[in-house]
Amino acid sequence: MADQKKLVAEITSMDEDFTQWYTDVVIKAGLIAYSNIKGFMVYKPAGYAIWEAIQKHLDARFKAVGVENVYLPMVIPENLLNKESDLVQGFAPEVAWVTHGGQEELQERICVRPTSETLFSDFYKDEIQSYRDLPMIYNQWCSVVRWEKETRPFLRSREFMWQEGHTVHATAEEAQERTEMMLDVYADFCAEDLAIPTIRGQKTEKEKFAGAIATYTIEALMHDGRALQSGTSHNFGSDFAKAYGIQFTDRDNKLKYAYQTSWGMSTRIIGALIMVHGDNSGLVLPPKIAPTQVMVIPIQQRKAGVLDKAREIRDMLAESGFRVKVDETDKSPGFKFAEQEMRGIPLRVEIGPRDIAEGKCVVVRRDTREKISCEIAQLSEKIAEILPQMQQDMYNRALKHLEEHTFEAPDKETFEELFEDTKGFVKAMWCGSRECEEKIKEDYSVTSRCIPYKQEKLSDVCVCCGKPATKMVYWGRAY
RNA sequence: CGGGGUGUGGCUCAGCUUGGCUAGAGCGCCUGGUUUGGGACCAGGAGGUCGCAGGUUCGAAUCCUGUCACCCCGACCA
Repeated sequence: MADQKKLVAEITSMDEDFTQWYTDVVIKAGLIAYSNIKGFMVYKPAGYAIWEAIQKHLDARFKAVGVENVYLPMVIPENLLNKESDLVQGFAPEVAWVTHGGQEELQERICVRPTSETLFSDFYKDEIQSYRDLPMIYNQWCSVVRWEKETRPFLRSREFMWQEGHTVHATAEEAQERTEMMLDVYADFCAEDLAIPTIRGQKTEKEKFAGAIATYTIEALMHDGRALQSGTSHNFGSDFAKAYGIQFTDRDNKLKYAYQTSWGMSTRIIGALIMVHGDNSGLVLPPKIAPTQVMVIPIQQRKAGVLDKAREIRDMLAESGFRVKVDETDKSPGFKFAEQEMRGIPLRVEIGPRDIAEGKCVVVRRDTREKISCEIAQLSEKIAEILPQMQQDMYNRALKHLEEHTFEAPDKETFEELFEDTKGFVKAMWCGSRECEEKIKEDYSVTSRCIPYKQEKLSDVCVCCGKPATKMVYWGRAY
Protein backbone atom coordinates (compact mmCIF):
# COMPACT_ATOMS: atom_id res chain seq x y z
CA MET A 1 0.00 0.00 0.00
CA ALA A 2 2.81 2.34 0.94
CA ASP A 3 4.51 1.39 -2.30
CA GLN A 4 1.39 2.19 -4.26
CA LYS A 5 1.30 5.62 -2.71
CA LYS A 6 4.87 6.33 -3.59
CA LEU A 7 4.18 5.29 -7.16
CA VAL A 8 1.60 7.94 -7.77
CA ALA A 9 3.23 10.69 -5.77
CA GLU A 10 4.69 12.32 -8.85
CA ILE A 11 1.47 13.09 -10.67
CA THR A 12 -1.95 14.28 -9.62
CA SER A 13 -4.54 11.50 -9.51
CA MET A 14 -6.88 11.58 -12.50
CA ASP A 15 -9.88 11.06 -10.22
CA GLU A 16 -8.91 14.06 -8.15
CA ASP A 17 -8.25 16.58 -10.91
CA PHE A 18 -8.29 15.28 -14.48
CA THR A 19 -7.03 18.52 -16.01
CA GLN A 20 -4.04 18.66 -13.71
CA TRP A 21 -3.39 14.95 -14.27
CA TYR A 22 -3.26 15.60 -18.01
CA THR A 23 -0.78 18.44 -17.67
CA ASP A 24 1.37 16.43 -15.28
CA VAL A 25 1.53 13.48 -17.68
CA VAL A 26 2.40 15.68 -20.65
CA ILE A 27 5.30 17.23 -18.75
CA LYS A 28 6.51 14.23 -16.74
CA ALA A 29 6.39 11.87 -19.70
CA GLY A 30 8.73 14.28 -21.45
CA LEU A 31 6.42 14.98 -24.38
CA ILE A 32 6.33 18.76 -24.30
CA ALA A 33 8.13 21.80 -22.95
CA TYR A 34 6.51 25.20 -22.82
CA SER A 35 8.14 27.87 -24.93
CA ASN A 36 8.41 31.59 -24.26
CA ILE A 37 5.34 32.36 -26.33
CA LYS A 38 1.93 31.33 -25.08
CA GLY A 39 0.44 28.50 -27.08
CA PHE A 40 3.64 27.54 -28.88
CA MET A 41 5.10 24.25 -27.70
CA VAL A 42 8.43 22.50 -27.88
CA TYR A 43 7.98 18.89 -28.91
CA LYS A 44 10.62 16.94 -27.04
CA PRO A 45 11.95 13.66 -28.49
CA ALA A 46 9.33 11.49 -26.76
CA GLY A 47 6.52 13.74 -27.99
CA TYR A 48 7.79 14.17 -31.50
CA ALA A 49 8.43 10.45 -31.86
CA ILE A 50 4.74 9.80 -31.23
CA TRP A 51 3.83 12.28 -33.95
CA GLU A 52 6.30 10.62 -36.32
CA ALA A 53 4.70 7.25 -35.65
CA ILE A 54 1.25 8.70 -36.29
CA GLN A 55 2.47 10.28 -39.53
CA LYS A 56 4.02 7.05 -40.68
CA HIS A 57 0.91 4.93 -40.14
CA LEU A 58 -1.58 7.50 -41.38
CA ASP A 59 0.48 8.39 -44.42
CA ALA A 60 0.68 4.74 -45.41
CA ARG A 61 -3.10 4.52 -45.19
CA PHE A 62 -3.40 7.64 -47.36
CA LYS A 63 -1.07 6.25 -50.00
CA ALA A 64 -3.17 3.10 -50.10
CA VAL A 65 -6.17 5.16 -51.23
CA GLY A 66 -4.36 7.18 -53.87
CA VAL A 67 -3.26 10.23 -51.94
CA GLU A 68 -0.15 12.14 -53.07
CA ASN A 69 1.80 14.53 -50.86
CA VAL A 70 2.59 18.12 -51.80
CA TYR A 71 3.69 21.25 -49.98
CA LEU A 72 2.22 24.75 -50.31
CA PRO A 73 3.38 28.08 -48.84
CA MET A 74 2.75 28.89 -45.18
CA VAL A 75 1.49 32.40 -45.95
CA ILE A 76 -1.63 33.68 -47.70
CA PRO A 77 -2.11 37.18 -49.16
CA GLU A 78 -5.14 38.92 -47.68
CA ASN A 79 -7.05 39.24 -50.96
CA LEU A 80 -6.82 35.50 -51.56
CA LEU A 81 -8.08 34.66 -48.09
CA ASN A 82 -11.01 37.03 -48.54
CA LYS A 83 -12.45 35.30 -51.59
CA GLU A 84 -14.56 32.79 -49.72
CA SER A 85 -16.69 34.73 -47.25
CA ASP A 86 -17.76 31.93 -44.92
CA LEU A 87 -14.21 30.80 -44.44
CA VAL A 88 -12.99 34.33 -43.77
CA GLN A 89 -15.68 34.92 -41.19
CA GLY A 90 -14.96 31.58 -39.59
CA PHE A 91 -11.25 32.21 -39.18
CA ALA A 92 -10.98 36.02 -39.03
CA PRO A 93 -10.77 36.26 -35.23
CA GLU A 94 -7.79 33.94 -35.05
CA VAL A 95 -5.45 34.57 -37.95
CA ALA A 96 -1.93 35.88 -37.36
CA TRP A 97 -0.88 38.68 -39.71
CA VAL A 98 2.52 39.51 -41.15
CA THR A 99 2.71 43.26 -41.78
CA HIS A 100 6.42 43.91 -42.30
CA GLY A 101 9.21 42.46 -44.41
CA GLY A 102 12.35 43.53 -42.61
CA GLN A 103 11.84 47.23 -41.88
CA GLU A 104 9.46 47.81 -44.80
CA GLU A 105 5.75 47.80 -44.25
CA LEU A 106 4.09 45.45 -46.75
CA GLN A 107 1.71 46.88 -49.39
CA GLU A 108 -0.69 44.06 -48.63
CA ARG A 109 -0.57 42.19 -45.37
CA ILE A 110 -0.29 38.42 -45.50
CA CYS A 111 -1.50 35.88 -42.99
CA VAL A 112 0.06 32.72 -41.66
CA ARG A 113 -2.19 29.90 -42.85
CA PRO A 114 -4.89 28.86 -40.39
CA THR A 115 -5.85 26.22 -43.00
CA SER A 116 -5.06 26.00 -46.71
CA GLU A 117 -8.31 25.72 -48.66
CA THR A 118 -7.62 29.10 -50.27
CA LEU A 119 -4.08 28.22 -51.33
CA PHE A 120 -5.08 24.86 -52.73
CA SER A 121 -8.00 26.39 -54.58
CA ASP A 122 -5.83 29.12 -56.05
CA PHE A 123 -3.34 26.50 -57.13
CA TYR A 124 -5.98 24.18 -58.56
CA LYS A 125 -7.63 26.88 -60.68
CA ASP A 126 -4.58 27.09 -62.97
CA GLU A 127 -3.66 23.44 -62.75
CA ILE A 128 -6.98 22.09 -63.93
CA GLN A 129 -8.19 22.45 -67.53
CA SER A 130 -9.88 19.22 -68.44
CA TYR A 131 -11.77 16.35 -66.86
CA ARG A 132 -8.65 14.39 -67.77
CA ASP A 133 -6.78 16.32 -65.05
CA LEU A 134 -9.18 15.07 -62.42
CA PRO A 135 -9.31 13.96 -59.75
CA MET A 136 -6.43 15.52 -57.81
CA ILE A 137 -5.95 13.82 -54.46
CA TYR A 138 -3.36 15.85 -52.62
CA ASN A 139 -2.31 16.13 -49.01
CA GLN A 140 0.22 18.14 -47.09
CA TRP A 141 1.88 17.65 -43.72
CA CYS A 142 2.50 21.03 -42.17
CA SER A 143 1.75 23.29 -39.25
CA VAL A 144 -0.89 26.01 -39.12
CA VAL A 145 -1.42 28.97 -36.82
CA ARG A 146 -4.61 29.99 -35.07
CA TRP A 147 -4.38 32.67 -32.40
CA GLU A 148 -6.37 30.93 -29.68
CA LYS A 149 -7.18 32.72 -26.44
CA GLU A 150 -6.82 29.74 -24.17
CA THR A 151 -4.26 27.07 -24.90
CA ARG A 152 -3.42 23.57 -23.69
CA PRO A 153 -0.72 21.17 -24.84
CA PHE A 154 -1.86 19.13 -27.87
CA LEU A 155 -5.53 20.00 -27.37
CA ARG A 156 -5.40 23.64 -28.28
CA SER A 157 -2.18 25.41 -29.23
CA ARG A 158 -1.62 28.43 -31.41
CA GLU A 159 0.59 26.51 -33.77
CA PHE A 160 -0.24 22.89 -34.36
CA MET A 161 0.96 20.23 -36.75
CA TRP A 162 -1.47 18.30 -38.87
CA GLN A 163 -2.11 16.94 -42.29
CA GLU A 164 -4.66 18.57 -44.55
CA GLY A 165 -5.90 16.72 -47.58
CA HIS A 166 -7.46 18.68 -50.41
CA THR A 167 -9.07 17.00 -53.37
CA VAL A 168 -10.79 18.09 -56.58
CA HIS A 169 -13.31 16.03 -58.47
CA ALA A 170 -15.37 16.19 -61.64
CA THR A 171 -18.62 15.12 -59.98
CA ALA A 172 -20.48 15.75 -56.75
CA GLU A 173 -20.85 12.00 -56.21
CA GLU A 174 -17.14 11.42 -56.40
CA ALA A 175 -16.48 14.23 -53.92
CA GLN A 176 -18.99 12.79 -51.49
CA GLU A 177 -17.46 9.35 -51.88
CA ARG A 178 -13.99 10.73 -51.10
CA THR A 179 -15.29 12.65 -48.10
CA GLU A 180 -16.73 9.50 -46.56
CA MET A 181 -13.76 7.38 -47.59
CA MET A 182 -11.32 9.60 -45.72
CA LEU A 183 -13.46 9.60 -42.60
CA ASP A 184 -13.27 5.82 -42.69
CA VAL A 185 -9.50 5.99 -43.04
CA TYR A 186 -9.38 8.10 -39.86
CA ALA A 187 -11.74 5.84 -37.97
CA ASP A 188 -9.80 2.71 -38.97
CA PHE A 189 -6.52 4.36 -38.07
CA CYS A 190 -7.85 5.31 -34.63
CA ALA A 191 -9.28 1.88 -33.98
CA GLU A 192 -6.48 -0.29 -35.38
CA ASP A 193 -3.35 1.75 -34.70
CA LEU A 194 -4.27 3.95 -31.75
CA ALA A 195 -6.73 1.53 -30.11
CA ILE A 196 -9.26 4.35 -29.87
CA PRO A 197 -12.88 3.57 -30.77
CA THR A 198 -14.80 6.46 -32.31
CA ILE A 199 -18.31 7.42 -33.34
CA ARG A 200 -18.68 8.25 -37.03
CA GLY A 201 -21.21 10.82 -38.04
CA GLN A 202 -22.09 14.11 -39.61
CA LYS A 203 -21.84 17.53 -37.98
CA THR A 204 -24.95 19.65 -37.70
CA GLU A 205 -25.26 22.87 -39.72
CA LYS A 206 -24.19 24.80 -36.64
CA GLU A 207 -21.07 22.75 -35.99
CA LYS A 208 -19.90 22.18 -39.55
CA PHE A 209 -16.72 23.69 -40.99
CA ALA A 210 -16.90 27.27 -42.30
CA GLY A 211 -17.56 27.07 -46.04
CA ALA A 212 -18.43 23.37 -46.21
CA ILE A 213 -21.73 21.93 -47.40
CA ALA A 214 -21.23 18.92 -45.14
CA THR A 215 -18.74 18.03 -42.41
CA TYR A 216 -18.17 14.50 -41.14
CA THR A 217 -16.41 13.70 -37.90
CA ILE A 218 -15.13 10.94 -35.70
CA GLU A 219 -15.77 11.60 -32.03
CA ALA A 220 -13.82 9.89 -29.27
CA LEU A 221 -14.65 9.74 -25.58
CA MET A 222 -11.95 10.67 -23.09
CA HIS A 223 -11.53 8.99 -19.71
CA ASP A 224 -13.26 11.86 -17.92
CA GLY A 225 -16.32 11.55 -20.13
CA ARG A 226 -15.64 14.52 -22.36
CA ALA A 227 -15.67 14.23 -26.13
CA LEU A 228 -12.84 14.99 -28.50
CA GLN A 229 -13.32 15.60 -32.20
CA SER A 230 -10.52 13.44 -33.53
CA GLY A 231 -10.66 13.86 -37.28
CA THR A 232 -12.85 15.64 -39.77
CA SER A 233 -13.71 15.35 -43.44
CA HIS A 234 -15.51 18.07 -45.39
CA ASN A 235 -17.42 18.13 -48.63
CA PHE A 236 -17.27 21.61 -50.16
CA GLY A 237 -19.47 20.93 -53.15
CA SER A 238 -18.49 23.53 -55.72
CA ASP A 239 -18.66 26.58 -53.44
CA PHE A 240 -14.92 27.08 -53.29
CA ALA A 241 -14.62 26.28 -57.01
CA LYS A 242 -17.02 29.12 -57.72
CA ALA A 243 -15.26 31.54 -55.38
CA TYR A 244 -11.82 30.73 -56.80
CA GLY A 245 -12.73 29.90 -60.38
CA ILE A 246 -11.82 26.23 -60.57
CA GLN A 247 -13.35 25.18 -63.88
CA PHE A 248 -12.73 22.35 -66.28
CA THR A 249 -14.03 21.20 -69.64
CA ASP A 250 -15.99 17.99 -69.23
CA ARG A 251 -16.46 15.09 -71.68
CA ASP A 252 -19.51 16.84 -73.09
CA ASN A 253 -17.32 19.86 -73.97
CA LYS A 254 -19.07 22.03 -71.40
CA LEU A 255 -17.24 24.24 -68.89
CA LYS A 256 -18.06 23.13 -65.36
CA TYR A 257 -17.10 23.95 -61.79
CA ALA A 258 -15.17 21.28 -59.92
CA TYR A 259 -16.11 19.67 -56.61
CA GLN A 260 -13.79 19.69 -53.62
CA THR A 261 -13.15 18.03 -50.29
CA SER A 262 -10.74 18.55 -47.44
CA TRP A 263 -9.92 16.44 -44.43
CA GLY A 264 -7.56 16.73 -41.49
CA MET A 265 -6.15 15.11 -38.40
CA SER A 266 -3.87 17.02 -36.06
CA THR A 267 -1.49 16.63 -33.13
CA ARG A 268 -4.63 16.95 -31.04
CA ILE A 269 -4.96 13.20 -31.51
CA ILE A 270 -1.97 12.82 -29.16
CA GLY A 271 -4.17 14.40 -26.50
CA ALA A 272 -6.74 11.68 -27.18
CA LEU A 273 -4.06 9.01 -26.87
CA ILE A 274 -3.15 10.36 -23.44
CA MET A 275 -6.70 10.84 -22.19
CA VAL A 276 -8.11 7.54 -23.48
CA HIS A 277 -5.35 5.17 -22.36
CA GLY A 278 -3.43 6.97 -19.61
CA ASP A 279 -3.65 6.04 -15.93
CA ASN A 280 -2.40 7.29 -12.60
CA SER A 281 1.12 6.11 -13.34
CA GLY A 282 1.27 8.14 -16.54
CA LEU A 283 1.07 7.51 -20.23
CA VAL A 284 0.09 4.15 -21.77
CA LEU A 285 0.97 3.87 -25.44
CA PRO A 286 -0.54 1.30 -27.79
CA PRO A 287 2.24 -1.08 -28.98
CA LYS A 288 1.71 -0.29 -32.65
CA ILE A 289 2.64 3.35 -32.38
CA ALA A 290 4.85 3.32 -29.26
CA PRO A 291 8.25 4.74 -30.33
CA THR A 292 9.88 2.33 -27.88
CA GLN A 293 8.00 -0.91 -27.29
CA VAL A 294 10.30 -2.61 -24.82
CA MET A 295 12.58 -1.15 -22.15
CA VAL A 296 15.14 -3.58 -20.78
CA ILE A 297 15.97 -2.74 -17.16
CA PRO A 298 19.06 -4.35 -15.65
CA ILE A 299 19.04 -5.05 -11.92
CA GLN A 300 22.35 -4.74 -10.07
CA GLN A 301 23.83 -3.69 -13.34
CA ARG A 302 27.33 -3.32 -11.92
CA LYS A 303 27.54 -7.03 -11.22
CA ALA A 304 29.57 -8.76 -13.86
CA GLY A 305 27.58 -9.94 -16.84
CA VAL A 306 24.31 -8.17 -16.07
CA LEU A 307 24.70 -5.26 -18.46
CA ASP A 308 26.10 -7.57 -21.12
CA LYS A 309 23.05 -9.80 -20.81
CA ALA A 310 20.72 -6.80 -20.97
CA ARG A 311 22.37 -5.61 -24.17
CA GLU A 312 22.28 -9.10 -25.56
CA ILE A 313 18.53 -9.22 -24.94
CA ARG A 314 18.15 -5.82 -26.59
CA ASP A 315 20.03 -6.94 -29.68
CA MET A 316 18.06 -10.15 -29.86
CA LEU A 317 14.71 -8.30 -29.66
CA ALA A 318 15.83 -5.65 -32.14
CA GLU A 319 16.79 -8.47 -34.47
CA SER A 320 13.23 -9.78 -34.15
CA GLY A 321 11.92 -6.39 -35.23
CA PHE A 322 10.91 -4.83 -31.92
CA ARG A 323 11.72 -1.25 -30.95
CA VAL A 324 13.79 -1.78 -27.82
CA LYS A 325 16.17 0.07 -25.52
CA VAL A 326 18.20 -0.64 -22.40
CA ASP A 327 18.06 1.78 -19.48
CA GLU A 328 21.73 1.93 -18.55
CA THR A 329 21.52 5.01 -16.32
CA ASP A 330 22.72 4.52 -12.74
CA LYS A 331 19.31 5.26 -11.26
CA SER A 332 17.81 2.70 -8.93
CA PRO A 333 15.60 0.01 -10.48
CA GLY A 334 12.52 1.47 -8.82
CA PHE A 335 13.16 4.79 -10.48
CA LYS A 336 13.55 3.12 -13.85
CA PHE A 337 10.31 1.18 -13.45
CA ALA A 338 8.43 4.36 -12.64
CA GLU A 339 10.07 6.17 -15.54
CA GLN A 340 9.18 3.45 -18.03
CA GLU A 341 5.59 3.54 -16.79
CA MET A 342 5.38 7.33 -16.88
CA ARG A 343 6.54 7.31 -20.49
CA GLY A 344 3.99 4.68 -21.43
CA ILE A 345 6.44 2.14 -22.83
CA PRO A 346 4.28 -0.98 -23.37
CA LEU A 347 6.64 -3.60 -21.94
CA ARG A 348 9.64 -3.77 -19.70
CA VAL A 349 12.01 -6.67 -19.31
CA GLU A 350 13.69 -6.99 -15.92
CA ILE A 351 16.98 -8.85 -15.93
CA GLY A 352 19.15 -9.42 -12.85
CA PRO A 353 21.67 -11.93 -11.49
CA ARG A 354 18.89 -14.15 -10.18
CA ASP A 355 17.27 -14.37 -13.61
CA ILE A 356 20.53 -14.88 -15.41
CA ALA A 357 21.32 -17.87 -13.19
CA GLU A 358 18.02 -19.43 -14.26
CA GLY A 359 18.22 -18.35 -17.89
CA LYS A 360 15.03 -16.34 -17.41
CA CYS A 361 13.77 -12.77 -17.24
CA VAL A 362 10.62 -10.98 -16.11
CA VAL A 363 8.30 -9.26 -18.59
CA VAL A 364 5.86 -6.67 -17.24
CA ARG A 365 2.91 -5.26 -19.16
CA ARG A 366 2.37 -1.54 -18.80
CA ASP A 367 -1.42 -1.65 -19.05
CA THR A 368 -2.13 -4.44 -16.56
CA ARG A 369 1.19 -4.56 -14.64
CA GLU A 370 1.02 -8.32 -15.11
CA LYS A 371 4.41 -9.93 -14.44
CA ILE A 372 5.35 -12.78 -16.72
CA SER A 373 8.36 -15.01 -16.13
CA CYS A 374 9.93 -16.06 -19.40
CA GLU A 375 12.85 -18.14 -20.62
CA ILE A 376 15.26 -15.76 -22.34
CA ALA A 377 15.42 -18.16 -25.26
CA GLN A 378 11.67 -17.79 -25.76
CA LEU A 379 11.49 -14.05 -25.16
CA SER A 380 11.01 -12.92 -28.77
CA GLU A 381 8.15 -15.35 -29.31
CA LYS A 382 6.56 -14.35 -26.03
CA ILE A 383 6.72 -10.64 -26.85
CA ALA A 384 5.39 -11.24 -30.33
CA GLU A 385 2.40 -12.75 -28.55
CA ILE A 386 1.97 -10.13 -25.84
CA LEU A 387 2.15 -6.93 -27.90
CA PRO A 388 -0.78 -7.63 -30.24
CA GLN A 389 -2.76 -8.93 -27.27
CA MET A 390 -2.07 -5.72 -25.39
CA GLN A 391 -3.08 -3.64 -28.42
CA GLN A 392 -6.37 -5.54 -28.57
CA ASP A 393 -6.97 -5.33 -24.82
CA MET A 394 -6.43 -1.59 -24.88
CA TYR A 395 -8.99 -1.19 -27.64
CA ASN A 396 -11.46 -3.41 -25.83
CA ARG A 397 -11.11 -1.46 -22.60
CA ALA A 398 -11.59 1.84 -24.41
CA LEU A 399 -14.62 0.44 -26.22
CA LYS A 400 -16.08 -0.79 -22.95
CA HIS A 401 -15.59 2.66 -21.45
CA LEU A 402 -17.26 4.25 -24.47
CA GLU A 403 -20.21 1.89 -24.25
CA GLU A 404 -20.59 2.29 -20.50
CA HIS A 405 -20.55 6.06 -20.86
CA THR A 406 -23.03 6.32 -23.69
CA PHE A 407 -26.58 6.88 -22.53
CA GLU A 408 -29.98 7.14 -24.12
CA ALA A 409 -32.42 9.93 -23.40
CA PRO A 410 -35.84 9.10 -24.87
CA ASP A 411 -37.39 12.19 -23.28
CA LYS A 412 -36.54 15.61 -21.93
CA GLU A 413 -36.54 14.55 -18.26
CA THR A 414 -34.03 11.79 -18.85
CA PHE A 415 -31.90 14.14 -20.94
CA GLU A 416 -31.81 16.66 -18.10
CA GLU A 417 -31.01 14.03 -15.50
CA LEU A 418 -28.21 12.54 -17.57
CA PHE A 419 -26.42 15.84 -17.92
CA GLU A 420 -26.92 16.68 -14.25
CA ASP A 421 -24.50 14.10 -12.91
CA THR A 422 -23.37 11.94 -15.77
CA LYS A 423 -20.26 12.12 -17.85
CA GLY A 424 -20.30 10.82 -21.38
CA PHE A 425 -22.28 10.78 -24.60
CA VAL A 426 -26.03 11.08 -24.53
CA LYS A 427 -28.04 9.89 -27.50
CA ALA A 428 -31.25 11.84 -28.02
CA MET A 429 -33.74 12.73 -30.72
CA TRP A 430 -33.65 16.15 -32.33
CA CYS A 431 -36.01 18.09 -34.57
CA GLY A 432 -33.21 19.50 -36.70
CA SER A 433 -33.62 23.15 -35.75
CA ARG A 434 -30.75 25.43 -34.87
CA GLU A 435 -32.86 27.00 -32.11
CA CYS A 436 -33.12 23.74 -30.20
CA GLU A 437 -29.43 23.05 -30.63
CA GLU A 438 -28.56 26.45 -29.22
CA LYS A 439 -31.01 26.15 -26.38
CA ILE A 440 -29.56 22.79 -25.38
CA LYS A 441 -26.09 24.30 -25.35
CA GLU A 442 -27.35 27.19 -23.27
CA ASP A 443 -29.24 25.06 -20.76
CA TYR A 444 -26.90 22.11 -20.30
CA SER A 445 -23.58 23.42 -21.69
CA VAL A 446 -23.29 20.47 -24.04
CA THR A 447 -22.98 20.54 -27.81
CA SER A 448 -24.10 18.23 -30.55
CA ARG A 449 -21.14 16.01 -31.32
CA CYS A 450 -22.53 14.34 -34.40
CA ILE A 451 -25.47 12.82 -36.21
CA PRO A 452 -24.21 9.23 -36.23
CA TYR A 453 -24.27 7.03 -39.31
CA LYS A 454 -25.93 4.38 -37.17
CA GLN A 455 -29.30 5.98 -36.54
CA GLU A 456 -31.71 4.64 -33.91
CA LYS A 457 -35.22 5.75 -33.16
CA LEU A 458 -35.46 6.43 -29.42
CA SER A 459 -38.73 8.32 -29.63
CA ASP A 460 -40.82 10.38 -32.05
CA VAL A 461 -40.13 13.82 -30.66
CA CYS A 462 -37.27 16.27 -30.12
CA VAL A 463 -35.97 16.28 -26.51
CA CYS A 464 -35.92 20.05 -26.56
CA CYS A 465 -39.09 21.33 -28.24
CA GLY A 466 -41.26 18.24 -28.42
CA LYS A 467 -41.90 18.61 -32.13
CA PRO A 468 -41.43 15.65 -34.47
CA ALA A 469 -37.81 14.46 -34.47
CA THR A 470 -35.80 13.97 -37.64
CA LYS A 471 -32.48 12.70 -36.34
CA MET A 472 -30.78 10.98 -33.44
CA VAL A 473 -27.82 13.00 -32.22
CA TYR A 474 -24.86 12.34 -29.89
CA TRP A 475 -24.54 15.13 -27.33
CA GLY A 476 -21.66 15.79 -24.99
CA ARG A 477 -19.20 18.16 -23.43
CA ALA A 478 -16.26 18.63 -25.74
CA TYR A 479 -12.61 19.60 -25.46
C1' C B 1 -12.42 39.76 -24.63
C1' G B 2 -14.82 39.81 -19.23
C1' G B 3 -13.75 37.84 -13.77
C1' G B 4 -9.80 36.11 -10.43
C1' G B 5 -4.59 35.06 -9.35
C1' U B 6 0.85 34.74 -9.74
C1' G B 7 5.87 36.59 -11.16
C1' U B 8 12.36 35.23 -6.23
C1' G B 9 18.50 29.61 -9.14
C1' G B 10 16.18 24.39 -13.92
C1' C B 11 11.38 23.16 -10.76
C1' U B 12 8.11 23.98 -6.24
C1' C B 13 8.07 27.72 -2.93
C1' A B 14 9.58 30.78 1.89
C1' G B 15 10.95 35.89 2.88
C1' C B 16 7.14 41.15 1.60
C1' U B 17 2.28 42.68 6.40
C1' U B 18 6.24 46.09 9.96
C1' G B 19 12.24 48.38 4.19
C1' G B 20 18.22 47.18 7.20
C1' C B 21 24.27 42.33 7.77
C1' U B 22 26.57 38.37 2.29
C1' A B 23 18.49 36.49 -0.26
C1' G B 24 16.94 31.06 1.96
C1' A B 25 14.87 25.84 1.79
C1' G B 26 13.43 21.26 -0.65
C1' C B 27 13.80 18.86 -5.29
C1' G B 28 16.88 18.69 -9.57
C1' C B 29 22.10 19.33 -11.51
C1' C B 30 27.83 18.34 -11.15
C1' U B 31 32.13 15.39 -8.68
C1' G B 32 33.70 11.17 -5.70
C1' G B 33 32.32 6.85 -3.11
C1' U B 34 28.87 3.13 -1.27
C1' U B 35 24.32 1.00 -3.45
C1' U B 36 20.56 -1.61 -6.90
C1' G B 37 14.07 -7.05 -7.71
C1' G B 38 9.16 -0.49 -6.96
C1' G B 39 11.15 6.40 -7.22
C1' A B 40 18.79 4.66 -2.64
C1' C B 41 22.54 6.95 0.74
C1' C B 42 26.95 9.83 2.37
C1' A B 43 30.37 13.83 1.47
C1' G B 44 31.67 17.99 -1.36
C1' G B 45 30.25 21.66 -5.21
C1' A B 46 27.99 24.93 -8.96
C1' G B 47 23.83 27.97 -9.84
C1' G B 48 19.72 34.00 -8.41
C1' U B 49 21.21 41.98 -11.32
C1' C B 50 14.14 38.83 -6.73
C1' G B 51 9.57 39.73 -14.56
C1' C B 52 10.72 44.79 -16.65
C1' A B 53 10.79 50.34 -16.26
C1' G B 54 10.39 54.45 -13.27
C1' G B 55 9.59 56.63 -8.34
C1' U B 56 9.97 57.22 -2.69
C1' U B 57 14.24 56.47 0.73
C1' C B 58 20.67 57.01 3.66
C1' G B 59 19.01 52.03 2.14
C1' A B 60 13.91 48.34 -1.86
C1' A B 61 12.72 41.23 -3.18
C1' U B 62 9.77 44.14 0.52
C1' C B 63 6.43 50.58 -0.24
C1' C B 64 4.17 53.54 -4.75
C1' U B 65 3.11 54.07 -10.21
C1' G B 66 3.24 51.99 -14.86
C1' U B 67 4.12 47.91 -17.98
C1' C B 68 4.83 42.91 -19.71
C1' A B 69 4.22 37.80 -19.21
C1' C B 70 2.02 33.52 -17.50
C1' C B 71 -1.87 30.53 -14.90
C1' C B 72 -7.14 29.46 -13.53
C1' C B 73 -12.64 30.27 -14.58
C1' G B 74 -16.20 31.85 -18.62
C1' A B 75 -17.39 33.13 -24.45
C1' C B 76 -14.52 31.04 -29.58
C1' C B 77 -11.77 26.68 -31.71
C1' A B 78 -8.34 20.70 -34.90
